[in-house]
Amino acid sequence: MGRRRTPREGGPPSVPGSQGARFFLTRGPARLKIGAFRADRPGFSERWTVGKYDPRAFEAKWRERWEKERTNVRDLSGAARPFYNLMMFPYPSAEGLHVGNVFAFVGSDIQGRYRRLLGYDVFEPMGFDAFGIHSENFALKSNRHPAEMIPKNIERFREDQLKKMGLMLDWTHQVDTTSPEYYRWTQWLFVTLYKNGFVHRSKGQVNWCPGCRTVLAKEQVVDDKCERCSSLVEKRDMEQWYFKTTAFASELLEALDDLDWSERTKAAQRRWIGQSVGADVVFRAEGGPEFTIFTTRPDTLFGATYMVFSPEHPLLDEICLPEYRRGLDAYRRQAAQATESERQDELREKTGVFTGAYALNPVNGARVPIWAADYVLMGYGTGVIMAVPAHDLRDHAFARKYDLPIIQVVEAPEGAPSVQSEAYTGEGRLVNSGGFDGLDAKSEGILKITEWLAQKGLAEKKTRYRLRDWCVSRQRYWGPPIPIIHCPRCGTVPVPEEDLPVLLPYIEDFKPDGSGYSPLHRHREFYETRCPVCGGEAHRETDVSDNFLCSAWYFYRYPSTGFSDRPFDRELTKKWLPVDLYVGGNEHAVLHLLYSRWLCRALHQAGYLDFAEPYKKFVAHGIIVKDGAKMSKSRGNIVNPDEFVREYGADAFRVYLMFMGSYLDGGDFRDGGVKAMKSFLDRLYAAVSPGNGPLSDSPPEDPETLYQLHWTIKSVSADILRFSYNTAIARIMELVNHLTKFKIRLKEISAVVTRLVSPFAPHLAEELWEELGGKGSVFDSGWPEHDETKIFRPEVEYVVQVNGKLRDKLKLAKGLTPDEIDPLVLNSPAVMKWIEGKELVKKIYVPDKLINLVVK
RNA sequence: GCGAGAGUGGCGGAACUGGCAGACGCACUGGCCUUAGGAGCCAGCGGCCGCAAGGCCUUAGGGGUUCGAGCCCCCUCUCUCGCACCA
Repeated sequence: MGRRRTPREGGPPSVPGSQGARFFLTRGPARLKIGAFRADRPGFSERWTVGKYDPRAFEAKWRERWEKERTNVRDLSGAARPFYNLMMFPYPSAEGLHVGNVFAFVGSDIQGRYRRLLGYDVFEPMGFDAFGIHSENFALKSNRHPAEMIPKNIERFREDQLKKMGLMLDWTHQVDTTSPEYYRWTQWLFVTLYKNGFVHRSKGQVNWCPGCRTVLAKEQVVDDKCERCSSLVEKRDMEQWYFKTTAFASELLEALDDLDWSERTKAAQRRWIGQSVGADVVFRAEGGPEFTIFTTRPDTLFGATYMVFSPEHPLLDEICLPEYRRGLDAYRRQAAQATESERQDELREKTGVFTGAYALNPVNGARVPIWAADYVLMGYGTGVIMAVPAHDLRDHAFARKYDLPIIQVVEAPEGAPSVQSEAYTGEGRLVNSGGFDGLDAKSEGILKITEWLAQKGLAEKKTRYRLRDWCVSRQRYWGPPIPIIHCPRCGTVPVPEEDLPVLLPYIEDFKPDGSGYSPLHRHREFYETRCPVCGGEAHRETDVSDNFLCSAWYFYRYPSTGFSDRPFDRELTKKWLPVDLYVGGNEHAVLHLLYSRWLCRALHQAGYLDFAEPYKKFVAHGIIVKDGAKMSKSRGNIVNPDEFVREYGADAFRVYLMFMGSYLDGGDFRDGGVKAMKSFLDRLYAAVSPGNGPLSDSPPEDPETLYQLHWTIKSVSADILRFSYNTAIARIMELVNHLTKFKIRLKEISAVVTRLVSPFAPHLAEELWEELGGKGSVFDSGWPEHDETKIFRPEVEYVVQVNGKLRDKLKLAKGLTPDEIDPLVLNSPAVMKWIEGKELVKKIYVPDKLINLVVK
């Protein structure tokens, strides 16, 4: 805050009222007047009555006018400076809009309104993410039908809540993912991806939620539990539809570098994609089949002293010796019962069984035992590893437990514990590694050993990812039916585009039964159909697609809602996308954002989009807590936005939400805060409204006021851009305090304040703008520009330190040289007191800012 | 366990590149106004000492770098959020 200068220190005089002019005085030798204020009427003690505004009197009026005059509707095809301001659309829950949603939307809306004032054509649409298990589960719980419940919820969200928050939303482009005109195109996407080879149907282990009675994507399993209903997720073998998210693993990873996203979100995506660079190496079971392992440390191959198969590995049946068979089967049963996190808990004691078989190490022919252990996962790599207990913590723990040999192949530094007692995972030179001894393990060994084996056809460089293909099948009712027909003769056939949408039938009995089939499966009129290829009897796919597919493309639809013959218009899409600014919750850092990035890439490759990344900038807002604690139903501390809006108006609520804390980190909601913001808006209104007394047409002249004004414009602009809304509001408060305190009532200033506050309190701003005689909407009036020369001050306040401690402050002319400053500083009594009789060792000058005298 | 972030008055929070710590607001205290005030206005408000001027201390704790550290470095503690046997 170093640049800020307020008249706080020094003046005004403490006994006000008698003088006709006020002087801002400073102390120190260069005592001079820097600003004067002429009071029209004498006396600070005179009561400064505050005119109040009643939000109920005009907030509704402005909302109606915005709607009637289509203030928030842009001509999308004619826009000269498009700015696509996107916020994550809500799921229209029965509980209504959550204060967290409002917080998110308002913060995004401020960006939109600010860009609008800067002259951009801002497109700010809203929609409803209304398909999905969350809606359906709620309907089941409350004994209602989602097809009846959801439209009501949407209506309430839109009419009673969203529209009352003063958001700059263009409702002529809203999207409802459950409407056939929307999900028709969701299905079109499925078909298009299918035709372009991005879809496959595979049998494999899936995450089954017994609560929701459906499979889940890996991303939807959190701590072994269903992210929706918290049931413990089970493993099942089922045939499901998958999207090949892995096809773009490396592209999705690399492109992150160039995205203007927070590092936090990028880091989450990087971790999720989980790149590992290493090699596949072929081993042979003695007297049995070959098998491939993946390792990131081929340099440690000479230290591989046993092999471990995942218990689920099919090759184990062939490899395991008959006399070990019983033990293996028992172990497999035991492993199957363990939950995923039990198995993946690295702290859990490792278990395993010997198969009786041996493998031959390709680097030296060593005979190493083959084990099965559940610390090796079937789902990653090849489901088999080489174990190097000397240099891997997990293998080490296992080797110790089962008394397997530990051979050191990387030299540990002097004094490191023996690899017999502790695995060494650091850098070092290779030892016990045949011809490779002496090479630096990681920088040279990995490459050399891989190349050597590659020449013999036994290894291959390989990069693997933790990312899995996206399982999109859901055995549920409330979603877009997957547009596939199973024909006994033609196989799986996509529904022809002209037959879309495959309508989700209204069925009373939509409860999932756990059979592994969607409830649609029970409805013959849906299930039975004809093959579009051969015309023979066939049946429909009865699974619906994952809700995340609906939300992976909604922002392409917004601009093109007017088109019924295409999902998104090529020209409009070119003009408006990628999204300029996307604001949303970080809880979607890996789910929604990754899926939509992938989909964008797939559509790009298939030729439907000209760009590969959907969002230029993503910003994650923070989370609101209440009185320091997380809001939850059980705590009973849920904030109901409606009550506050009703009592204090949307503007006060908006301003409070933005003021209570950092938008990016979240804030702590206190009930009293909204009222405080209402009273701030009252003061602001009183200070700048002509309804509260005449405003002068003359321009501001007092330098202090000019300084305040222009400094505020500059700060607020910068603060909005960096999402620092709380400080932006604080700056406006300071300006209003200044105007109030000195009873400055100038029309020009009122117009500036009105526009500065408009992104935060749009209704009030429109009202003031009208009172001030402004034409049209304040949002078309342009953002005020600051004049740097008004912020420039010929004098600055120097901080004078002695040995780093503040001893005096001097108001001095700018740009003085050390020689000019010295006498002023050294003659200051406050300074003399501290340097008298001491030796002056050093003088530090920070131009126009600070002098530090170092004495001994 | 690993990774990221954070720890500042009674409270929410400011402090942008190392340069006046505590902006702005809440709460609180005193005063004004008032029949009244859960309204409004004025003033005070980190701690300790002091009538005051002023001084000392203070950004979780300890150490370091620097003329100067809330900010940079090291250690410790606490909290939050991710990820958690991915070979």
